[in-house]
Amino acid sequence: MDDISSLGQPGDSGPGPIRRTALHDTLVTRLRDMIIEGRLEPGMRLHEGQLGEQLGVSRTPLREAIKYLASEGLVELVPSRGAVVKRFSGKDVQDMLTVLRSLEELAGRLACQFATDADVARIRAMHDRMVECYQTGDRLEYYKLNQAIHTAIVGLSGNTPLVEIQAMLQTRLKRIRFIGHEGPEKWAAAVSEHEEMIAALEARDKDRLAEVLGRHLSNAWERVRGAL
Amino acid sequence: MDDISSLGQPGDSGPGPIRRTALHDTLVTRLRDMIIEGRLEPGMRLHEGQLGEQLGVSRTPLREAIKYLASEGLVELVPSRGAVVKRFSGKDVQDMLTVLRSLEELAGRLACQFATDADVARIRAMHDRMVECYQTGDRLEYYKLNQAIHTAIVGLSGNTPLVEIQAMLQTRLKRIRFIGHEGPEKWAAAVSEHEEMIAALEARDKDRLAEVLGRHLSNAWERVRGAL
DNA sequence: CCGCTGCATTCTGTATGCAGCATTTTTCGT
DNA sequence: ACGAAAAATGCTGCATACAGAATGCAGCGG
Repeated sequence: MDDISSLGQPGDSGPGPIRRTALHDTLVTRLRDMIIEGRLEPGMRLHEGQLGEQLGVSRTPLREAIKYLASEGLVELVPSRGAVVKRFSGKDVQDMLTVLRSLEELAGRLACQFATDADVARIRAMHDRMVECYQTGDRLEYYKLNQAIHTAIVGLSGNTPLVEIQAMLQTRLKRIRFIGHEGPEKWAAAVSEHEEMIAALEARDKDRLAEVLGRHLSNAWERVRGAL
Repeated sequence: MDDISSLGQPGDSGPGPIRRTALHDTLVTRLRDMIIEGRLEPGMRLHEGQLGEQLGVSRTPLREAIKYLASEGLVELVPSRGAVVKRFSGKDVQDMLTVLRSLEELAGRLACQFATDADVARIRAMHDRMVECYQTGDRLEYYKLNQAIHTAIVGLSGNTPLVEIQAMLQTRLKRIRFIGHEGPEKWAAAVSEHEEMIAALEARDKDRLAEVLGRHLSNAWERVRGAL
């Protein structure tokens, strides 16, 4: 029972215009998650008939979702042979991290410039919760908060394209990081770097924040390289 | 007669595997060009029926192409109301240029590291031709070579994601730059900056190249701001 | 025994049909 | 005459049907 109706798409409680989600849009999210979680492995073909039946939808919206993901870079379109889940080489991951580093350095500088005290406090709170997860060993929640913090800092830049591109790269890397289980000492180092980040942000020290973010992402490569 | 068959897709003469292009893929390129050239103005709705008839294709591949362009950020999907050509505000353009600046600075540094003499010579040749176009006043060809040089430098970084993202941002900005006709003095400054860029690349001086590229793209905002 | 050719099956690519929503126009009530 | 409700129209969204390409297999020839 993997029907699309089992998708957690709550009925939009709360005020405001009711959400009117199109099926192809739902499928984009759905397929993305399946790829990130590894249920659709790299190199695997996306069989329209089978996949559509499995999800309980016809091929048309499914194909549209696949085209969307192709533009996102998660799947590759092979003419007359359908779509396959893109496989990222070690170099690809390294290159993405290089770009991500540059972008987050930029975002950090902008964030220092534009962040309100409330913004900073919000991120500090997330950080504290993340440290808690670190201490209790809750890797999944730690991982989520970690990503959320990075996303939040980039969000503070107020630069929409920057936010979108960072999100895209994070998505592509999610699957790798999802696997990559770093050792305790590296984990500790990562937490320490995060602590520095927050401190720099609170001090609105943009050079220091950029430096720490850069270092953090350089180290990220070391942390995930094991999971080619 | 605006049929899709009028698209310049020659019959792939010459050896090698014959090109097998899918219709939706052709449409992506086609629609992208139409948006860049302004034949599809920002805010304009992409009417599936009408547009499909105009291009001589059915709605299905057209819809797939639209989804692809939506992921690229050129069109916006409005539930139950189709797709509209995305309109970029001044801030959007400024933000995109900010990101582009950061990316090209990075690319410049990498290019200095990896470029062979032949690569540099190729770019120098493009630059010389561009200067010719400047002197003869051939704006269109100048514009194309200008973009090609930037793309080529980014290509020398050897970083595929970087290349893709830069290409995406360039595409979004193309329409704006397509309009933006700078005055003679600014044009001269732009050419001068390009001269510096090539010199820095030939000297493999990555800091200088990054600095010039950064300056060049900061000025780019001044050059296009007139064409909101 | 190995390789090639032709056929059958399966899947992709495209077109069309149908239902639901949005918008506009018309009509009715005040 | 003005406003509101209701019908009508046009479009999107999804499903299905059909055509063409790719793959696998069987049969045939070397």
